[in-house]
Amino acid sequence: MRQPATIKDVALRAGCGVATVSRVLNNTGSASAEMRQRVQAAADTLGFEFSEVGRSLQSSTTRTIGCVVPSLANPVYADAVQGAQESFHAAGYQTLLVCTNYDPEIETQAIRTLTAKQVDGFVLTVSDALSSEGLKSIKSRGIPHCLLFSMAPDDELSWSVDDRSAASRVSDAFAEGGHSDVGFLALKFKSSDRARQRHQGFVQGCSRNGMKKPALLEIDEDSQELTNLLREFLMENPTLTGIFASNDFLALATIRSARSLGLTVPGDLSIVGFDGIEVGTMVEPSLATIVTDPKMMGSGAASTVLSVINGTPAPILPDPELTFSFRTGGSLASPVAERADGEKAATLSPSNNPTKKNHKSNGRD
Amino acid sequence: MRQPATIKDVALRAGCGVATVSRVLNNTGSASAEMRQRVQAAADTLGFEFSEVGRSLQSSTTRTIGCVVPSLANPVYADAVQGAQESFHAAGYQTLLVCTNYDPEIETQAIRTLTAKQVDGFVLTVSDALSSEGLKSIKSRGIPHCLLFSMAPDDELSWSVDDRSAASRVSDAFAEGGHSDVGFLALKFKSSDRARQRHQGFVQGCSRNGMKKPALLEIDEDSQELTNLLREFLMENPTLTGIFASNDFLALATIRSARSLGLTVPGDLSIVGFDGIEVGTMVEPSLATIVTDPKMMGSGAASTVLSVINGTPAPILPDPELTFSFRTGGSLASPVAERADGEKAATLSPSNNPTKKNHKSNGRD
DNA sequence: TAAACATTTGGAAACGTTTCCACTGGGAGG
DNA sequence: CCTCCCAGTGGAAACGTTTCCAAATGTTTA
Repeated sequence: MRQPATIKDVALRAGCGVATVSRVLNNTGSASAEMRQRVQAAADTLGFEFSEVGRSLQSSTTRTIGCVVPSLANPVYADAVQGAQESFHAAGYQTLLVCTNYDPEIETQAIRTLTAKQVDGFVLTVSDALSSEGLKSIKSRGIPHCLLFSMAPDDELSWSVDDRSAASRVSDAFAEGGHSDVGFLALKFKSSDRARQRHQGFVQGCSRNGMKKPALLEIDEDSQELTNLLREFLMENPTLTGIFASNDFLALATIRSARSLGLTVPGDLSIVGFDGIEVGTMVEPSLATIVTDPKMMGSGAASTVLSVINGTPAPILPDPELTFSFRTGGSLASPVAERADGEKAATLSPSNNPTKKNHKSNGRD
Repeated sequence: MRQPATIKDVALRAGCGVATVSRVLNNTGSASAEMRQRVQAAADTLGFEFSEVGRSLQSSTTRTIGCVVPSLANPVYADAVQGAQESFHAAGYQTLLVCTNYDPEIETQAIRTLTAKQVDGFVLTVSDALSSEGLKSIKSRGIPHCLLFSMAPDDELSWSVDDRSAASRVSDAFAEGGHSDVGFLALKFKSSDRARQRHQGFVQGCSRNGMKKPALLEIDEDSQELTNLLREFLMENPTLTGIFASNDFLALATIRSARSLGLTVPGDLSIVGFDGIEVGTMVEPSLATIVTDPKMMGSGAASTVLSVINGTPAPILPDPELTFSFRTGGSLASPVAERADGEKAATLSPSNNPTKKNHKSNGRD
């Protein structure tokens, strides 16, 4: 059983032509009962399975979909991939996965390779939908595809959270809580247009709510130094009462850093996250955040691709406004009036609280 | 550019035979400078790319690896897959991903499909390495493979955490903390031999440390009822001072449930988890746990498969004892002497603390 | 100068399928 | 009895590569 049996072997053993074997085993075309019987027997004893490679060559279809995401370390993508994979699997498609690590280079190269492998479609989160080389080539070749969590140009299908509206909603929450001076914390923008969208939406929302324009703290790819940076940020913006972090991990890390600076959450500082990962409900205080449904997004994108492939009507994309909801949590409360003794500022003096080495945060956008 | 160009088109345009095109574009065999030039030009203007399908058929190699895991919702697997995918990618292999949802049925079927697709190798986490149909068929066909997080029979390569030793190490930690009566909490065993291994190791360790045999709380696949179950469990085992949860999510959920029962952690109950997910360090109190390195496991398994494929010496599997370490955390402390007024038992009376509806926990093993 | 050899090139087979087509027989309709 | 049709069957082409082999050309060696 070294070399797998081919259709020829079966034909030989059943004493018939390959065409007959193909017809019998695929239940296509006609065959006598006796012939069916013989072919089945031969196939069984040889342990024959069709080679998908041979099939693909002949049918120029691979029943395989390319799935390109930045990383699985972020549960948002992990869940989305899982959702997409399940939908594809249910439709008889396999999923070829590539993680780009937020590297446009890898993204382009991966798409090229997957194209050469003749995937029947793509689900992808690109770093920049407008400039992506890979996306261009997919389009020019007319390969069915759907974006996921990527801002779509008008001519593109996409399942994504309405980051701007969601971020705007966060500003409402701060406003309702009585905050008027809050900040925005994100990892380097260039790596993801998601963070950019959230920032823009947040700035607009704050303006609409008559709040101060939010100060921006942009941190490094894998900054070990969140606590230090946060201290500086708070010293530069001493009147800040809340921070919107561009994802939940960052939010949790911020809470930890704030605490190690001697601040209480939400007493001294309110924190709001983004994504709605489950652990957010398990911590004390629970994390106020935007909750999304990445798995649904993934399977939605998958369905869309499948419908393009099959030429069936595409599932209606979800109303952008319904792609998220706000979850209240203990990490957001009304700001306490600043004490006259300037206790908060004192807490932040550099001599205080020698910085502990922090674990690197793994959330990225 | 509807139909992608084939090698024939290039040959036609360059005015030569297909063999020449193949030689030039693959840089194999000889060709005159002028011919090289012409072929390149033709290929460029046609936007030609080799079809991997044609290649695979001819070379009976696909440069594709099947990767089978239970779920990506569990960050342990997500990280492992990421690690494996990266290693494969670096070696020029693509990764075909399937999530089985812990369903042996799907597992078997997925392996069959991937085999038909002629993957060059497998990395897989099976539900039961001894009985897995899929694994048997992989072995009988002689396809290179490596297990991941699955207990390996002697003849199998596997990268996995030494669950027994790790669980035993947890019992040491409890013992050092002065606990002698602790429990074990896991999701249904049948879904995963990981949980079983941990249980066995924990029982042995407790015995070795002269502790009571740990009571077992086995909960449902997606129990919404953790708080209720925990209450009952604690009432049945009133002298319990600590719980070892078979994964970190479960541990965090347990902390939440304990709190909603009016218990303090670690004051009334110490909790230890398993996996070492990062959020464990962000919560208050931080989670005492076994920390593992899933990404390394994934890339290790990938390297092993690659070496089997290439016939190069396999990387040495890590010393089982080094596959994990214990991380101390605030959730584990010495038990306080039980108060005379039986305050804890009173807290647990059914009338108290109407059960809040819990989110379902998504960790599985 | 003839023979041996190296380089460049193209034809064709092979890889494993599906599918078109043509070839059998046999039964029904005239 | 002759046609016609139909079910059952196998041969062969096609899908896109790589690679073996032979042909053709040019170049050295004796």
